[in-house]
Amino acid sequence: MATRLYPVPPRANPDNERVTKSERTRERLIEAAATTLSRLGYAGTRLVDVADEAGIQAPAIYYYFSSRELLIEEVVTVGTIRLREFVKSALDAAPANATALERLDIAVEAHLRQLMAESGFAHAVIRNVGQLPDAIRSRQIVEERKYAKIWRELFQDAKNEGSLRADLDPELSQLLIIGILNWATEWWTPRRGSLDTVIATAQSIVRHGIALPNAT
Amino acid sequence: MATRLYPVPPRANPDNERVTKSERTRERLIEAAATTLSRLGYAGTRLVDVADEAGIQAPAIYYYFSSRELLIEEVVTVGTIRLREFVKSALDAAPANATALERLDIAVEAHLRQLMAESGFAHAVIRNVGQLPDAIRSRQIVEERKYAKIWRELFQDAKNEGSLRADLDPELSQLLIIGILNWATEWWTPRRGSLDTVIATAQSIVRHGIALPNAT
DNA sequence: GTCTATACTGTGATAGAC
DNA sequence: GTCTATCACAGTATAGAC
Repeated sequence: MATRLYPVPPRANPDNERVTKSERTRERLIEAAATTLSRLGYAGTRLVDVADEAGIQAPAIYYYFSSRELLIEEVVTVGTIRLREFVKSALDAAPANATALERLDIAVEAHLRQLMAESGFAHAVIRNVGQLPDAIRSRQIVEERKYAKIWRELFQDAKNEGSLRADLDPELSQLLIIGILNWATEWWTPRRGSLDTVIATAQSIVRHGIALPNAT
Repeated sequence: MATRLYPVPPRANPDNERVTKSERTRERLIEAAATTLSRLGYAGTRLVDVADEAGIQAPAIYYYFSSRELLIEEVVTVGTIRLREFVKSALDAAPANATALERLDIAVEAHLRQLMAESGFAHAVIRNVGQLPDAIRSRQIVEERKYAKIWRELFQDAKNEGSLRADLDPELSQLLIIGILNWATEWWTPRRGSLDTVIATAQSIVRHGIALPNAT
């Protein structure tokens, strides 16, 4: 059976108890779909490749998803949700008196970590949003908008605190800055050096890129 | 007939003299392929769509190109060449005593203009390099490497002139910075405001992002 | 739950008329 | 040069055994 969208809350069952074989295969399947999506793109993702990656035969996919489209939709929607939740958790964990720029550092790190290490889902989303068919995109974008709001507010806060340079429009700056992070999906692999270094450099460039020299 | 790779030098015939009907259709065809590539991605680009966009029937494509692969290869290779030539010309036109940071401003503007306004080819390249099949990618990457060298040198020059912040690795900074520009292909359209404003903001973020406060 | 066999559809490519 | 007709194959999806 299939057509059940997002049954398990993102990152549920952290200690792997009471997970049926079916659940595990299903998870392996969307994981495989995410990997394939990242490598071959939306249109290039064939069910045979996904099945291969998951170690099953293609028709077995239909036991879990009633169509290729629904499988891919789950990857991109769950990927977007997990990305947002991850960054939101990181921000929520910040001390109450953290400045906007400090919160921005946190968001930069969380976003990069989720993309590059935590979730193949988020990686797949970033590399494919631009060419999803309307049917899938229209549902994914609902989650994306909620995430975009977090970033918009981060920049607006910086402006309100007077730490954003006066010549910069917060909306436009935010769009340009996120490119630093998202484009990393196109070139970064562990072979290119440690993720920690990439994060530290990105934080430094972002902060100096938009903040007043003496802002904290 | 077909299979003739890059017969006309990029941007040749600026005044449109002595261009045969065949040449014009061929140009319309790769232009159409670039547009389709940007919208639907490498695997999603069907010959029917390209033909539609060019105002002909699909089989007519085979008069100009002996395969879908060769058509797409021409788009991405010529696109990469034109991008490099455009940025190189802009840099060559700079005064001889221009600082590294001034030359960086020029490169940022030229790169963005080529992607967003001058050439649908370059736009298509940026959005598709990541998922090209090896056969195409291996030839395109030859041109890309030559272009990457320009950017690497720009950052190395900044370091040598002492205008790059000391905590930044030039290579890593360059990779992160180019993301600001390339990711714009994912969100910028003329409806989002003037390209001039985007360029000015990008230049400001890049410069402050990597340069010492008092550097010129 | 997962498999093999197979039906169906879409797309790259060729043949040949005009 | 560009078209219509058509072939051949690839890929989604279904049927039904185990």
